[in-house]
Parts: sequence; C-alpha cells; structure tokens
Amino acid sequence: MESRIVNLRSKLDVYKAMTDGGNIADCPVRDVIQGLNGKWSSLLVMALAEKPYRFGELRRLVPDISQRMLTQTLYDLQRDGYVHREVFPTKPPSVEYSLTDLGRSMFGPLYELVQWAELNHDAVRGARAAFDARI
Amino acid sequence: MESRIVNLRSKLDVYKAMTDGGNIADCPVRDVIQGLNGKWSSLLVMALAEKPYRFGELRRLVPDISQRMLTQTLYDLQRDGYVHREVFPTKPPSVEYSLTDLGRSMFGPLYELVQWAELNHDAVRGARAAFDARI
DNA sequence: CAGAATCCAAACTGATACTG
DNA sequence: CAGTATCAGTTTGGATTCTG
Repeated sequence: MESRIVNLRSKLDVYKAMTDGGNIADCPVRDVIQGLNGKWSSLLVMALAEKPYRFGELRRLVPDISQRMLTQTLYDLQRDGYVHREVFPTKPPSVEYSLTDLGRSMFGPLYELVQWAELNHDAVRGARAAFDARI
Repeated sequence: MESRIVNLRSKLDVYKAMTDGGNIADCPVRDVIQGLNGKWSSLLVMALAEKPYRFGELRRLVPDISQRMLTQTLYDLQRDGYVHREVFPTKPPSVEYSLTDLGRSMFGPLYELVQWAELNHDAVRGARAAFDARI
C-alpha cells in the first residue's frame, strides 16, 4: 500500500504542472472528474450498470430526483459518452438508457470508490460528529 | 472484467433498496461520495496525497482556486475526517494540512478514478464534440 | 410516456476588503 | 500568513404547467 502510493507520486506531478504552468482545462480532474460531480451522476451510473432502464423506471428507482434533474443528468451523461439513449417509436414513446462501453469502463473505478464509501461510511459519520462536538 | 461486474450486481441492489424503501440518508453515494463532489475536493486530496502543504502553498499549487473556496473546502474535508489541520503558533502563524489515515485510504480508490479519467480524457472530449456536432 | 418550458428559491463561487 | 466578513453574480435544483 505504501509502496503503491510512492509509485504514484510522479504521476501526481502531472497535476502540479497543470496548475502551475500548463493549461488548466487539460487537467483530467477538472475536465472529467468534475463532470461526474453532479448530485445524481454517480447514482445513475450505478443504476444503469446493473441493466438498461427506461425514464420512468429510473424515476421510481431514485425517488428523490426531480424530473428536470433526471432529464438533465441523463443528457449530460449522454453528452460525455457514458450513456446511450435509444428511442422506441411506440405510442406512447418509450426511451431506454444504457451504459456505453466508455460508461462501463468508468463504472469499474467508480464502484471501487463506492465500495470504499460504503465500508467507511461510519468512520466519516463519526468524524463529522466528533468535529461538530468539538465546536 | 465481465464476471467482475456480474459479481457486483447483488451489491447494487443495496442502492435500489435504499432508494425504494430504506432511508435515503443511509445511502453511501449520497452521504459520502456527494461530499467529495465539490469543485475542489478531489484536487486538494490529490495534492495532499503527495505531502502535507501549508495554506499558501496549496494556493499557489492550485492557482485558480479562490482563498474563500480553499478555506471552505479544507474545512469540509477536515470535518469529514479526510484532512488534518495543524497550527504552528509562530508569528505570523503557519498552518499545515495533511491527509489523515482515512484520507489516505480514500486516496487509493480516488486515484483509480483519476487514472481512468486521464486515460479516457480524449474519449470523453471526442464524445462531447461528436454530440455537439450532431445537434 | 417522456420530456420541454417557465419560474423561483437555494446553494455555490468569486472578488474585495478587513483582521489577529 | 492564514484566515473572516460581506456582497454580487452564477449555477443548481425543485415545483409546476404544458406537449407530442
């Protein structure tokens, strides 16, 4: 674990260079990770990783998302190439959303982070409680 | 890779249950991942993963962050237990920020995602360009 | 069914000025 | 040096209404 972090140090210099002299827009953290930063992006990718869903199904699956945010987040995910949108010209129409290959390849690392979050959820809650109590 | 995803399917049901019937606040994606969603959180964790930095050093390292956002993001990261803040009572005072054990353990998965972002940055840019051209 | 359009409230962010 | 305080602009998000 420690050696792994040490190995990564040289890679981190990339981000220093980007912030120092290079073009900030070329920083993957800013340009890619931040695109996944929306309130619902990760959750929807998680859902679609299981199987394709239709619009209404997703809405019921994530009941605290508004229609506007579901539409917009799916649009953004589609634009970045993570999600494929397929319209079936039935009456009334149905639309199916699924992960693209790019989206599936991103799900791997994302899920690692989600697993970490699940495992350390209590630690984070504890840290918050301790911090708030100390103030 | 495929079998790995299949193995994860049962885990994903957890999130369905949470959204369906369970308490939404207990969803780690909502309660932990979204806390890392700030514009600067990931970037600062990346920087601090290399070594501890002082406030002014971080500012120079990430030149497009405002003082306000640096203060606030470090505060939030500290509250969630990722960052340790140590004040040295010199004149003028100096404050050093470093990752906690929890923060370092989170850096692993986070860096996986950052590596993915770096590797697929062009693919994402291409998807955006293609999408925008098609409209 | 799957959205588009509109309006409004809240949150986020930055610029500036000030302080121990 | 490392903040805090205040204000203004921008973005985000939700509720509602309407449409093919």
